[in-house]
Amino acid sequence: MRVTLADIARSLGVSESTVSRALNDNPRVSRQTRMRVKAAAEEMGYIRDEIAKCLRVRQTEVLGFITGGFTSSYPNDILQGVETTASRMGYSVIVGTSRADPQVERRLITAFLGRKVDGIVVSPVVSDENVDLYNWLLARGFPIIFVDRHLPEVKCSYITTDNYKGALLGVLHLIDQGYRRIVCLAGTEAHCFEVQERVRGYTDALDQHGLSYRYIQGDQSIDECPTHVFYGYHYTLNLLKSAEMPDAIFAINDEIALGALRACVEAGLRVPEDIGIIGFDNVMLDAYLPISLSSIHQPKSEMGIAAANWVISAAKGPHYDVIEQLLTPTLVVRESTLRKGLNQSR
Amino acid sequence: MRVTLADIARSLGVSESTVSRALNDNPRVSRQTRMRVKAAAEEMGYIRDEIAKCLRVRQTEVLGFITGGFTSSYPNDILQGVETTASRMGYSVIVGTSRADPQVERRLITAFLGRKVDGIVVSPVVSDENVDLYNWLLARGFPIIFVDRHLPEVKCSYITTDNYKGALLGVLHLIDQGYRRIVCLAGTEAHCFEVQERVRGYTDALDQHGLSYRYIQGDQSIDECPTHVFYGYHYTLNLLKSAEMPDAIFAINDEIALGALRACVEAGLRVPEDIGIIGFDNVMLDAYLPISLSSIHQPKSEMGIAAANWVISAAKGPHYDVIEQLLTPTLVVRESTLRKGLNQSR
DNA sequence: ATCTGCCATACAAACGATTGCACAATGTAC
DNA sequence: GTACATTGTGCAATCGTTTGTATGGCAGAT
Repeated sequence: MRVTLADIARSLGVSESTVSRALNDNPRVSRQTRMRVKAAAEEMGYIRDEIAKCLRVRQTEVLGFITGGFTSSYPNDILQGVETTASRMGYSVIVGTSRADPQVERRLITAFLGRKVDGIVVSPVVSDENVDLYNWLLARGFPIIFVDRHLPEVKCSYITTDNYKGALLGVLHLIDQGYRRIVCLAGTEAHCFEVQERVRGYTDALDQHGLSYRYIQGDQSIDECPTHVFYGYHYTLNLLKSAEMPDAIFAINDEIALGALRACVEAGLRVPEDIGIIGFDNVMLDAYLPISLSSIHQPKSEMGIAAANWVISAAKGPHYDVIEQLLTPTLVVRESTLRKGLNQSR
Repeated sequence: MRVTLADIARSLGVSESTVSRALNDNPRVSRQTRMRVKAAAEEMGYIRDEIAKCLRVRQTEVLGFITGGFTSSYPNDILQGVETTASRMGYSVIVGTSRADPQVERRLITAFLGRKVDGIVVSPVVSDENVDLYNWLLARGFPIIFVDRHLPEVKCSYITTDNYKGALLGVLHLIDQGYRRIVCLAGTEAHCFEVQERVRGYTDALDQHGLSYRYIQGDQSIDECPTHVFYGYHYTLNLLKSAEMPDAIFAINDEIALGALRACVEAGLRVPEDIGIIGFDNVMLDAYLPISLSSIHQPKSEMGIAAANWVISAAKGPHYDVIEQLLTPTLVVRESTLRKGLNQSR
């Protein structure tokens, strides 16, 4: 059915090993037969069976990528970075979504191990349930790297943004714009280390100016809470009904910010005059919203690129170094927070 | 290093074949030894080597998924559908992005074939360059299915939305809302069959009411044109400067619609009073924009689910039927087109 | 006691590539 | 003419499973 080495060997009257060597440019076979073999392979439509190869050489040249889901833009930007670099290096990417469930995450990892991926890039579920699994992998020297967030209990390589700095930058900007009653809208993953870093940046910024905190984190009361954006919308509506009206919102990510923005508009507030809103991530759409959204830029595809590069070189070398890389966030000021002139906003 | 069948066999004093059969619940091995084997496997941390298995049984239980890129929300929703059903059926998904380049698409497909995927779900590049490749695959009975769009020259299974009907619905709605000078903003892929279907829906709707067309399609003049959203923004700005102002925009997808919306707002137009805008796809964010965006809903994840199901059953069975499935779009009316009361908008 | 059937298990051959080693052919130096 | 490199090629083992066929033991029927 499919063309194999044996087919080529037979049609040329040479041995399989010669064909194999020829196709791999092994200098032990003469330039002449190398040419002949390659021509025949091309003509017969030979495609190497990577499965068989892998069984022998124990390298699949496949990477695993695990994230919570593909419905929001942020993880996809990371995936894009992973896929393009992997592809450039001759690797393929096999994906899985954990849906924030540690059990699913564990299943995916073992499935990937069974498929013998050379390494895994994972945005881990925030839970201590798989800590032992991760440590087990690390103990065996299996290449694995966290992106976007990490688990402090696991001494694993990771690449994230400097979330503290980003939050500080954003909230100082709000203060600079004259906002004083600044609420922090954390999502449902408030126990995540990276979220806490952002909250720390938020509180530090307020402390520097003697302002008081107001921190709203998700509970599970909204049963059908399907998305971050709905979450931001819902909580902001409640917030605006409360006694002490905020004059600015620092949202833990852009989806929440979008929901918040929508809620404010619906409530008849003017943005940024009555209320300022800033998000986190700087997803592509922010710039094109009818009221463009200020945000903290995270280098998302760079994150994916760096992670893929690390995993691939870790998979190739006999040993690897654990890295803990913090990418630098930048403030992107747009309409949703700019109520003074741009010149003052620095 | 890694636990294999042989390790388990040795530790239990039975043969590899018995272990293999026991783990696969083969009734030819006694219930008792089956238990013993499973317990030992569990305890030793055995993970089956799917690579080796595949070499023998010629089924990887891996699906390939190819799309243009992961940067816009629409393909990711499809991927989400593919991944979840694949995962539920015990399959994994290996992904690739063609970046709208037929060469890259071809490379990805051959890479996937080399990895011996059981089938491929692809949103094809609009080009006749790979038609022969697709036909070659089909002639061999390889399971492959197009999603979102298809190539009329290739008699391959596909699942798309009824784009004609969707466009008709949307434009009739605009007319119903009193808009008369309706422009169609097609993207850069105007030669795509599915886009043409939408354009046909647009012209038919106008014909029904004796209105005249105005159809703007992308050229390559914007060198750095990076995204659909920028494209929509840019072309709408030009449009608004032109002699005959439109009073409504039918955008070929939601990203273009968002860019158009932004441009209108910047130009100081009121939406929907001065100008109406409707998109296509109904991505999640539409509902939460500061001016929420009317759109034609496409069942995106259903598309992925159906495609994955088809491919998997095609891969399992000895033969398969070619299907041509059109999902039903629905009109979702929101603020961006609603200038009469909702009751009249049906 | 022998034959038959059945059950549980073992043996061995695949699957398609890679690769260490052996070997044949050729050329070169003495 | 013999010994010895050198070069190109082939043989065969190997990776970890699955699976068709064979085998050994045991029970029941004759």
